[in-house]
Amino acid sequence: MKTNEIPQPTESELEILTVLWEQGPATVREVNDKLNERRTDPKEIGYTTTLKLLQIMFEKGLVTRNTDARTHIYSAAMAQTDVQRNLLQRLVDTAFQGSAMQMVMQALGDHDASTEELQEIKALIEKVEKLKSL
Amino acid sequence: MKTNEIPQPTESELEILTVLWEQGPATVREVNDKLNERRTDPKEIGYTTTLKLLQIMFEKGLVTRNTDARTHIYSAAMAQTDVQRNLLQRLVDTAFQGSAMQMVMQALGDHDASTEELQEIKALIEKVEKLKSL
DNA sequence: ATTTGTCTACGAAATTCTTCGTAACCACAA
DNA sequence: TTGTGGTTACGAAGAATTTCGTAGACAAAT
Repeated sequence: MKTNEIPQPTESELEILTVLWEQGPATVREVNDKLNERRTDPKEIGYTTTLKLLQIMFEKGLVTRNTDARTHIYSAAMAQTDVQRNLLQRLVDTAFQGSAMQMVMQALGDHDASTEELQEIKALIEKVEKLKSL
Repeated sequence: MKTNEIPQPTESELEILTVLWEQGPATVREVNDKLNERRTDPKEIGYTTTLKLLQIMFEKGLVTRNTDARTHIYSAAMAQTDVQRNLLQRLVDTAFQGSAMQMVMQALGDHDASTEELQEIKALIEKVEKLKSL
């Protein structure tokens, strides 16, 4: 069987997934509220808009849902890191000609990293180097 | 003055920009050919499709063009690294909750890096650390 | 001069994504 | 019973993106 065929979430779908990853399983109402809380744009997202998106996402397999009760409970169908991995891969392919390292270099150069983060990254590099030497 | 207000290129527009970055200034015909060469999808992109896209990109300011001759010459209006920076920033914001370092960590973990690349990254980190200590 | 091939411009269809209005349903309270 | 409020389903409008057909212009060859 095909293990993946994960449809790429759109921008809006990603926002919803983010809420589900942060909150865990949630109702449409909860997702919609969080969505509106976190946005800068004063314009509110309508309840049925969120509902519709969740229904579409269910059809795409991006979320699962429990319909036992009248009020359905939605959950993200995939781990956040898996989706991040896909999006990252796509960006590397489309914008960095497949060179993930070029992208890493750029990210390190552009963004401020705390001393702790730099340590973490160095530690990770050490680990990767050790693995390579086997 | 605002240095940017760069419209985000769409997926198709990014493909075209990539060709222009690789080839340098080019005609519609050249861009269209390269576009079709590099794609896996057997379905060809029509000439007028590329033409139209370039015209739209010109209006958005994504490309410049020289119309002295009958056959126009298009050029990317922005440096590749600037566009990469924007796309990267967007991905970090939408998929990594603003944590560029988390994204870097994931990229380092997922992708194979050569020993040389790892050295480069380490060197960059040293540089960043030196800067921080001032 | 006429044909042939290539070019630009432009409208519009096709596709995908986002948003919402409306209907139908159900539970609970008055 | 009769609302009142909250819920799902669904069609369809709206918006953004991608695609292409067609018309008109121009240049070079016949």
